[in-house]
Amino acid sequence: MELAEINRISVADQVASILRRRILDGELPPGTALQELPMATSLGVSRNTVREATRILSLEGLLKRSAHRGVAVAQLSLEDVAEIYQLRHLLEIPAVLVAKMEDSDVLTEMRTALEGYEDAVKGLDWVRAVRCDLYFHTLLIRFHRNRRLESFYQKLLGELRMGMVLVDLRHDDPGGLVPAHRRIYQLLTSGETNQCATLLAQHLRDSESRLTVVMDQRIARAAAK
Amino acid sequence: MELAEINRISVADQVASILRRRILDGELPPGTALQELPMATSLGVSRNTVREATRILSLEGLLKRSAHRGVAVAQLSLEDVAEIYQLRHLLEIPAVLVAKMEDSDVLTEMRTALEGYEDAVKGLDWVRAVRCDLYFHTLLIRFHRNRRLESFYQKLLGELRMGMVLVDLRHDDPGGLVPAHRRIYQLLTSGETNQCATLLAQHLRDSESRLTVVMDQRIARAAAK
DNA sequence: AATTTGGGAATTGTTGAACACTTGACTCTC
DNA sequence: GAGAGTCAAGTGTTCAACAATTCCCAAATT
Repeated sequence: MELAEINRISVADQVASILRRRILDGELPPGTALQELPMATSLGVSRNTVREATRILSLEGLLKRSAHRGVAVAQLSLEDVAEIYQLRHLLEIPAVLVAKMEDSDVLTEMRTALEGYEDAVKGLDWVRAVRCDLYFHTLLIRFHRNRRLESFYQKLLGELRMGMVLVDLRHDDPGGLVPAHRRIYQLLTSGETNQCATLLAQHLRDSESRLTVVMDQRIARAAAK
Repeated sequence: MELAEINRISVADQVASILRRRILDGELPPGTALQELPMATSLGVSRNTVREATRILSLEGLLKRSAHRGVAVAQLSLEDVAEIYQLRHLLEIPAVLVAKMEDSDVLTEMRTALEGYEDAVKGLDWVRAVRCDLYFHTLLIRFHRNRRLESFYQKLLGELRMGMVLVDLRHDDPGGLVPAHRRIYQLLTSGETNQCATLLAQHLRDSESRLTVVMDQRIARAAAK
């Protein structure tokens, strides 16, 4: 009895997934305007379906829609970044503090995420690197064992990722954060949660300042011309 | 130059608001099945618009949609309640810990929420009482000064409220939580945040157990017949 | 009698076309 | 040039149709 894998996902959700991937991979950079009719024809679906998809993504914060003016890929401001990192502190630190060595399911998945990160950096695949980096952090959140929190967090990191992929491509060294991840993982496996928390806090501050610096440059450059 | 108040909200959003209110006020109890065509005609809008509205509400967690089976008002399980209260602890406690006496804007609004709560209890208006109760708590979250957190929290409490309105109507005394609120407010105005945090934690545990007990009864009663 | 097996009805998922309204750019005037 | 009028393009919304799926019920099977 094959019970699954059949195309049980609505077309609108599939369209949303396609767009989400394109946005998160930097294929559609922030600010890109999206028109309904062209998208509909190019994807081979109706305009209504595209509208449903954009509705989904705008509720996720990836698209911004203004009435009668269409939708565009959301653009992360510095305030947004500050807000998101504030939440990362608020949520990730307690996560590692409640982490137990018995959570081996999470730990093993963290190991693969870590290895994926290292591979991506070696292969200069920044998109994948960012994805693995952030996936590692969603795994931290999993220690809370709370589905609602996890999906909220994924949404947050989605917004962040959108801002990161383009930024990190040229101006920064995304591999610089690998050692911190490895150390965090080690401390978790050995159960030294307190030490892990302080390291994580520092890592988050570091990560935030890297992003902020690059965004500042970008904004200054945009204002110059 | 009157610049505002014009009907700048899309019909779909308006429909979503109407449904949201009906759900949160208990007018549409959990489990209620909603059909597209009847809603569309009764609201005087098209089926497509109703679909957009239900899409919004299902992403908010108030409606549950299953493919080809329609949408229904979501039903809170005991696991859901546990999950939501876990998050309330995680978010509200740090909120009062970072609260400053300078946050007078929040504090004054808390005062009005508190008075509204007391009024509602006096007038036996449970729907309003629950609304004021939860509004008081969203104000606590405001100490974080984080819009994303605030909207996430509102979503959480929306789910909770849906479960509360019906439950509290007969089986419990919703006014019993008023004194705790008053005390929390007092401790905040006097800046005794640590003491406030412990009281709040206790209040949350109390609130959760009240809801859980009533839901348990309800489930047992449902299983009996 | 209980269970399976086919139909339909009813409802949702999706499409395509239509029309009203808003916006932004363009032109035209002064 | 600055402002008013014009117009194409695009979104918001509706409507009507059809495909796909589920649900219910009766007939057939065991």
